Amino acid sequence: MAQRRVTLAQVAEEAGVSSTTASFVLSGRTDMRISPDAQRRVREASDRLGYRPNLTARGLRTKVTHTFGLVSDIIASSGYAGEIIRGAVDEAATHQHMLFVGETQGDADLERQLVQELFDRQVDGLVYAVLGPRPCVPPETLRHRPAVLLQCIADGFDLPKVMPDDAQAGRESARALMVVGHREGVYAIGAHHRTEAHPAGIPAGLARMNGVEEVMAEHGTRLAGALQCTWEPAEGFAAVRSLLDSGVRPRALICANDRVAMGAYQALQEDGLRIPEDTSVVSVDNSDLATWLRPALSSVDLPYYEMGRLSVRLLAEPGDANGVHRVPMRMVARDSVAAPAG
Amino acid sequence: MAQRRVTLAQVAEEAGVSSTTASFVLSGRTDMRISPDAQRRVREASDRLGYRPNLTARGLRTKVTHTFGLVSDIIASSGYAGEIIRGAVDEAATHQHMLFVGETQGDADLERQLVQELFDRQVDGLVYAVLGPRPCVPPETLRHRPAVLLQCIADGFDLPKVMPDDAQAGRESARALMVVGHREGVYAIGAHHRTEAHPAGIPAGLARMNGVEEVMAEHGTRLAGALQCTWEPAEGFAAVRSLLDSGVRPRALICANDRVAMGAYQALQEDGLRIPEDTSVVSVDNSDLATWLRPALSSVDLPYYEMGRLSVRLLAEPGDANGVHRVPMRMVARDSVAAPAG
DNA sequence: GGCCTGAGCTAAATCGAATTAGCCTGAGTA
DNA sequence: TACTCAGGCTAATTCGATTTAGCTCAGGCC
Repeated sequence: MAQRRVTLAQVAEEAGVSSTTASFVLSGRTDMRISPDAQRRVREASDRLGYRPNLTARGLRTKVTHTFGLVSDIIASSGYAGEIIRGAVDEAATHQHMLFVGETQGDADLERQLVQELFDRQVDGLVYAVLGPRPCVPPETLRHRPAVLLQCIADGFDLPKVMPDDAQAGRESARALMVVGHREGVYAIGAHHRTEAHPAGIPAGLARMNGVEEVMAEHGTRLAGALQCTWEPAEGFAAVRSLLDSGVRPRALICANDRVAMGAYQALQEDGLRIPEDTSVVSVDNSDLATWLRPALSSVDLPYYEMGRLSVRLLAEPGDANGVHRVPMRMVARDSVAAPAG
Repeated sequence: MAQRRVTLAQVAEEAGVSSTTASFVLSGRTDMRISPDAQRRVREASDRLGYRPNLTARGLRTKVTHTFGLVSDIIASSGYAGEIIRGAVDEAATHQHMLFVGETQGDADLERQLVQELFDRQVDGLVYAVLGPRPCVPPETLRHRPAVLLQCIADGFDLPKVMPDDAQAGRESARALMVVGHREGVYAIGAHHRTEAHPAGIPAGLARMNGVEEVMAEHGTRLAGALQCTWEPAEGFAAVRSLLDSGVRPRALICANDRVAMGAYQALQEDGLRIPEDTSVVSVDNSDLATWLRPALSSVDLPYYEMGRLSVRLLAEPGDANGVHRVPMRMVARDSVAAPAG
């Protein structure tokens, strides 16, 4: 199958020098004096034979493998969070690294094992990521190794942490409505995500609602109501449905994400309410869905790609990066917001 | 930072044996006779010291790294195709392998380089994947190495190839309509994807339409029309819009994918047509979108996860696997299909 | 002539495992 | 007694690079 690989020793022989010399020439080290003639011979031999260094051997000797790992619970599987992987892969590539990807589906044992495995493979660093911002307990191994936590709230760990700036997302959502004049009849759909599974709400929900309330207070007003539900289309639909059924005609909806907004659209359109003339809608995610809806949905960008990138950058250029790095979340304005009628 | 790793030699010393003996015990080889007592001592020493083998060193010696690579153009970034990665990662894990993931955004040079890099890292095999089924030219290196092509139509390459069974998808779509009695007014939306960029259509479109026509012919009927457009919501909307504007009231739509179906929903609902009472809709993708739409969309499953899995399985268990492996595409029935009224 | 210096290069060690080729001991056998 | 043999183990090599330590030779200087 695979024809025998050419080794450095063969290149050296072909060039008529020692493998030491060949190594110095090919790794471009200038602190050793090699004659131009020898350099040329080595390079020519290398090209002629099609030499490629065995990175496994190099890694063994240098203890640097030019390799990072990304361990997550359910990133790849979850729609656009795959962008995290793409960001991480891209940034790794710019640093001449390859990326190992592992997923655990939340299984803690598997997780510990995976992290261990990656370090057994001598990765130079490891990103430990979870799908959404939430408290979690990374394997202890990470304490003593180069690692970055992504969306993972873990107080005891003195590592760089990358988080989306959810409070800003809330502020941007509210601000988009405030600037066009909305003050009354503004409802949050999904809100803190206070559900059976999360009676106190989820971190992203809490932070965003803080941001919303802060900006509305600045404008001398407040939410007309906050409907709690999971952040899926059917529940968004049901929440808005109940609002409409109780006789409320909301002037604006701040939806927890694009999926909730999709449900909201369905309910509003079912009752013949026009977006944005009758009801403005803003949301968070800036997923493709936002562009697919009619009218296109104004939505705060959830910077998965950027978070993946930043995480790997913090591995590649460590510096003094411990602590929380918040990645900005900006409103992407489309066609679902208008000034309140009347 | 990282405390010094324990080596096999240290375990051996702690156990009072040679590293050869330790190696035999820990790798569980039985062809060498080691006394039960020595075995116990080695194991205890290993546990006590927390020994973990250096897989880089092992890989150098054995030339087997327990590592696969996945190179693609734009998998991770593209919504649910990320499932390919998850399937590949999962299957790799069941074979005790880790997966390198690389993306090239379609840049051929980068691609060649990436493939080369992966083999420099001594991967045991490589999946070369593209987003949708299409003709493509893998790097030559793949000819002489363990590799699998995923959705990649490349005649000259004598490798295992994994493809979705698009013809079956077409058959399943049509069949879902035929069995409830549709014969007239059935339109394909998106169809072959004959657009400026692809005047002859795209492979998936051609195969699916063949399947559709085959089944309809079996039932003594044919499509009332096939509207060509790219497979995005806005174009699906426009296509159905034009149909409606020309006075046609379609009884059933066979949509190229869930996004097109979403556009179709929008157009139908805009005109007050009820799904499925007035118009049935079927589609392909079985993405989350299908469950989010109201009514939930009957859609043929696009088995990304399974394709990722199978690709890696073909690397892990080579056998005589060259040639095309078609992964089944099955209808997932939901609420968007009903018998034609009247 | 002897000594020093630096340019140019190489031998050998090293990384941490797996593996090959034996070595030693005591029991069994002729 | 001498010789085999098997059980139990180890020394040394190997994988393919990097890196340390040091060698050789020519030229310059006193």
